[in-house]
Amino acid sequence: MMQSRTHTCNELRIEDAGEKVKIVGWMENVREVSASLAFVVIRDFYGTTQVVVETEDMIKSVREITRESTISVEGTVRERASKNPKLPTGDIEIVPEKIEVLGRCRYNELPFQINHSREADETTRLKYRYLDLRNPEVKNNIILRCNVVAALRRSMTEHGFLEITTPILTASSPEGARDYLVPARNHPGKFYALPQAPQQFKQLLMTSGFDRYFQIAPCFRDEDARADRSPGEFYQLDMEMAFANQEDVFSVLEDVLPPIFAQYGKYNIASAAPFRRIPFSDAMEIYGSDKPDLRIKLALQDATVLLSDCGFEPFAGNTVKAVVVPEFSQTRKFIDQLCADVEVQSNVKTYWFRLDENGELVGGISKFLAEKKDAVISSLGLKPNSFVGLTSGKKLAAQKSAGVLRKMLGATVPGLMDVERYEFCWIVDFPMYEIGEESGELEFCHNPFSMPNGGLNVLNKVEKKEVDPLTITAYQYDLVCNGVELSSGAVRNHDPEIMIKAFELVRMGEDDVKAKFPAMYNAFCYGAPPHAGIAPGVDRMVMLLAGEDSIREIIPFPMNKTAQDLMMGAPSVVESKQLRELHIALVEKD
RNA sequence: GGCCCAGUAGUUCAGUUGGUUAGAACGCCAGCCUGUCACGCUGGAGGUCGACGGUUCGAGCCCGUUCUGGGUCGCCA
Repeated sequence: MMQSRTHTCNELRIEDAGEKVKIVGWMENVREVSASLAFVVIRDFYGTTQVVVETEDMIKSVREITRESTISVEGTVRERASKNPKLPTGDIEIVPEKIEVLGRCRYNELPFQINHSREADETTRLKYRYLDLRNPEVKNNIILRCNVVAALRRSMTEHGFLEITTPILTASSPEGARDYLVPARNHPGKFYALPQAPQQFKQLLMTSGFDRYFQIAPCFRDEDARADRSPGEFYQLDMEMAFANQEDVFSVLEDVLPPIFAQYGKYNIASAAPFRRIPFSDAMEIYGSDKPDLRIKLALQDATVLLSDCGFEPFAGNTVKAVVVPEFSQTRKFIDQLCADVEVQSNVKTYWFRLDENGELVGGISKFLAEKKDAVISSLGLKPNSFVGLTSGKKLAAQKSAGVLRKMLGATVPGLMDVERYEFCWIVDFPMYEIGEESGELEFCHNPFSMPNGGLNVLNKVEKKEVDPLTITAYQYDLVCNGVELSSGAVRNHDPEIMIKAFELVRMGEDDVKAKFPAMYNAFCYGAPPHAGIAPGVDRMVMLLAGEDSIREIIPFPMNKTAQDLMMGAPSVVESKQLRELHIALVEKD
């Protein structure tokens, strides 16, 4: 008896002519050329191979087989009379002695054509994801993901990191995103939570003496989805280093990531280490974003002094930011659409004017600038045919909306962006505190466990009113690539005293720290190493490498926007017996 | 929760100012075709125009409500 197969569908070459072989796979297509000549294309994970059928009887039996059934073909390899140079197996075909159906496809019509599944409605694709994944284009993204994850593991291990798994059932954490809760059968009224990140566990590992930790960690957050953010669950390359500072963390990722981007990326140009470090305040001032796309060759200019008193009402008393595009040749219709799109995304109105080819200020708000013409031209560095987009408002709103304008110009005006490359940067020196929009009081800006720049000393000075808390920065950093926030990290606050002081500034104290993060607080009281870490998002990284715009393209079994698995039917109702065991009673929604 | 876009054949889409029996491509079925490879040719089947209500002599098209999906803002320490 023969093996289940002797070759894959991407293995046979001209040298194999004459061999007796057996191949297996899905019957992708049948091309009937005449009553006594037909070609069958068989596809497996590795590729496709052509089978030539030359007898009327066998053609009849092939006709009975529905497409996408799995079949086995035993026969002899033969050189093709007409070769196909586009296929690796295009020089040969198999002359079958026996074709056997292994798994019959019960349907003549599929929900979509396999090789065109990417064009199908996404709901249908997700419901029939197992068919969607038969499409090599779809499957290749999953293979890419496997390769990237394997490369990350290899590289992290080579850098001396240990992969340690941390619990999936753990305690709810009081801050951050909404938790996924799991009822505890043995503890009525109590719940586990799925981890939003292994944050506390990895810091505890540092306290335990593990010097370098990493994990391809599943993280769970019950928040709404975006194109680049899957609902529910996602993976991070979570890492932490003991006795390490910000630069130590940077140098590891600057070592690990570029070779992986070079090898697996769609674009083969990636910024070399060291990546640019851009302080948060500069990023907001120059790019209007804390995740700037450095491929766009535009920078914001501050036009507050120049324009706030020009007589144009919306500018009065506000910050004004300008984006100048030289050699601008787009139409008025384009400009109107651009301004409308920016307003939709940022909720801030966008204004504009141009310097025409004769050196006159024209269009948009130009009539308000007539008196200042020379100052406007020299201050903004305008040349004939320059376009100037403007936003105004409170400083942050003006910056952010100008950032949206910059991004949109880069994406839509030809020549402003070198798309086919990976541009990394570190955003550093995030503010430690901010004034909360709702509370109007001082709050943590990001992670309360980041080490403030200046340590205990600077926090004490806030108490003595010598330092404005809003000017304190944290050792907190983001890794950004092509406008995508790949990861967030920090040098952690490992000193209980500084921790309590940091919390006191936001009207909390020792009791709050102990109550909210008991394990970490207690552990740090037994001698903790200074430590730092980061957690790049695996899904987003693969998305960038694959050049995909939707995160669902690089996840094997993605959920839809509303966190449903349409294939498995999750979430689903459960039996009342299960609920009783878990001490759960359902209530009517009011 | 707010805003924007979409929903017409199995799939992707077109459908003019509201006017005869709602079209095309691919797929499916039948027939023809001796070297196809996105095979080709001929014919055929296939529709609750997301749902409900309204305007009108007449609605795929206009109005209202609603459902579903996607994008986005909020949210994501």
